[in-house]
Amino acid sequence: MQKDEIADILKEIGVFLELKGENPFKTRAYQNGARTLESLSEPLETLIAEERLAKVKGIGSALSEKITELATTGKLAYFEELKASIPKGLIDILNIPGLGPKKVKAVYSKLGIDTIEALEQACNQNQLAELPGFGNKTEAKILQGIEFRRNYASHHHISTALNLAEPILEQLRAHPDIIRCSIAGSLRRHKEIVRDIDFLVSSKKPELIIEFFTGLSGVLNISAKGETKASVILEGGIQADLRVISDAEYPFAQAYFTGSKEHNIVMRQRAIARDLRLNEYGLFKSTEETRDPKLRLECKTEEEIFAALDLAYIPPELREDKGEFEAGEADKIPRLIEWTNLKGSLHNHSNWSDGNESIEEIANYMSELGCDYWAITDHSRSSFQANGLDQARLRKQIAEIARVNGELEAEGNSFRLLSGIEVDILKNSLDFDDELLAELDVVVASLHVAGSNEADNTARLISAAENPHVHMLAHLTGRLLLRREPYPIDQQSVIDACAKTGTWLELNAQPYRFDLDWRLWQQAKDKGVKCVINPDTHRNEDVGYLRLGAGIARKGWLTSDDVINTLPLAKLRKELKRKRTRQ
DNA sequence: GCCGTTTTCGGCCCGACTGTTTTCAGTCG
Repeated sequence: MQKDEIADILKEIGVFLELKGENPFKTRAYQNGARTLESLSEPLETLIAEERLAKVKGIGSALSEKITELATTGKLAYFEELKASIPKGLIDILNIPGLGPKKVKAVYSKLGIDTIEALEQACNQNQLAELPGFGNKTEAKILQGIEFRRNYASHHHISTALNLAEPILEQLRAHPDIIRCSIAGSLRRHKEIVRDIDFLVSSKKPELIIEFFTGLSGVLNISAKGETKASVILEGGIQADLRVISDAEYPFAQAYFTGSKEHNIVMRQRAIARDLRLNEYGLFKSTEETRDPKLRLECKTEEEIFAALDLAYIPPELREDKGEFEAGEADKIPRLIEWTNLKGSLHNHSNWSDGNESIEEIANYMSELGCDYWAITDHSRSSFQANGLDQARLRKQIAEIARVNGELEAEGNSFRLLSGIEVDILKNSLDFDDELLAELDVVVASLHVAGSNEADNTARLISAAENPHVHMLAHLTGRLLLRREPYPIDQQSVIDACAKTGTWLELNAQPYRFDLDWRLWQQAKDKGVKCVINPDTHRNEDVGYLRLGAGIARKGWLTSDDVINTLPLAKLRKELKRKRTRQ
């Protein structure tokens, strides 16, 4: 078994032990052990073979034995027994916001509740409020959490959907009987949350394609299978639909199935205004419902359909009926940012806080990938849970970054690391004083612990923006898509404050954040606020989030000029100095 | 469970916030 899988099991053991009410330090020892394992600088096999595993700081004799058992046999008796002793439903319950191990343990041991359903019933009957430490508000909060989960049970992050859809699209592309194929629906429009995956194919042999699609290896279940249409359930319970049409119909079907519904309504209205009729089969010279090919206008691509309706091409991301028609008529659709325009990232973590790799490993990886620069912005001291850096460690880190940059320079490599911090916005101040912040290349400020008072939260963010050393505010609302609501924040006021102070706003590219929301970017842009697309990496492969973040930026109508980290290093450095020197 | 030692047990353990308390426990980042 590989070390990352082993680390996941250690973390799971930690969770189980918490539920059992074990000594919290023991629980933490498993979490620490998992983290240590993930960021080992030597191969695990070597450490095991040379019997040096127990000498690694954070791994003692007990963890060493368990890790060795997992690495060599792929199993761990202790883990299996532990897992069997805990009802599966308790883990689900633990995922409800506001319920931690202590409370879960209390409802289980005192009321025998081990499923979400039983929990909901107990809340509705006010049984929970009877327990010590519980009250009416706790019950209401739990019910709200259950409702939230239920509403989003069939919703998925775009990253999940793309990871499933792209390999399938590749296989469709390679099929000899497929002429054209594409993803459609909300996934093509790059919505942050999707309900299903839509595929569209043109072919002369639809029945063969339907067979091929329903027989793909990732298909768990076939829910519908007709002559030109099939629906299947993929891993993770996500539904995928396939439509097969003729190649002449393809562009019309592509436009129709990409949506959005609101966008399509306006498109059809535009057709009617021109004595035409638009549906998924074509654009027809008729005002009657028809599929007659003789009446169909010849359009080989979506571009030609838009042109027939006197519109410039509208990229899928903009098809939300949020201004694209006015822009399309005036030929003012902006040239949207491409993810390949991005030159680096300004918000990332290393193993000095809660990241996975060393500073040197990050530099090598990002440099080889072709980035120009990469900022190391670990957590500050108040983010204790994330091993945040205090003043002394931060100064050491600045020196380490300078050392690595020195080596890069000696090698003639133009890639550079930037020193930085993700500084916590505390209640009445930032986690570090200005003197220290001034020593860093990049300062990212984040609200990690927000209150329930909108005015207070907003004031904290605005005061961070007013600090001349703070370059940008990160993940503004703290939302976790499908998991947690945003903190109450007056985003308009914060955007205004950023505009006034020259502070940038992050578009956090983690697929469960995408924060600031794409719906607000046009407004931020109009006020002159610049965007920074940051993957907030905790491990090197998270760099892939840049592409997803750029997709969300496109949805927010942003161009390369609106995004700071499209700048090459020299220009970026100038911009980083700008706020600190302005009046 | 790990660490470190005046070497086998005691310390590890931030800080804000909420909701339940009437002085604090649980949760979260």
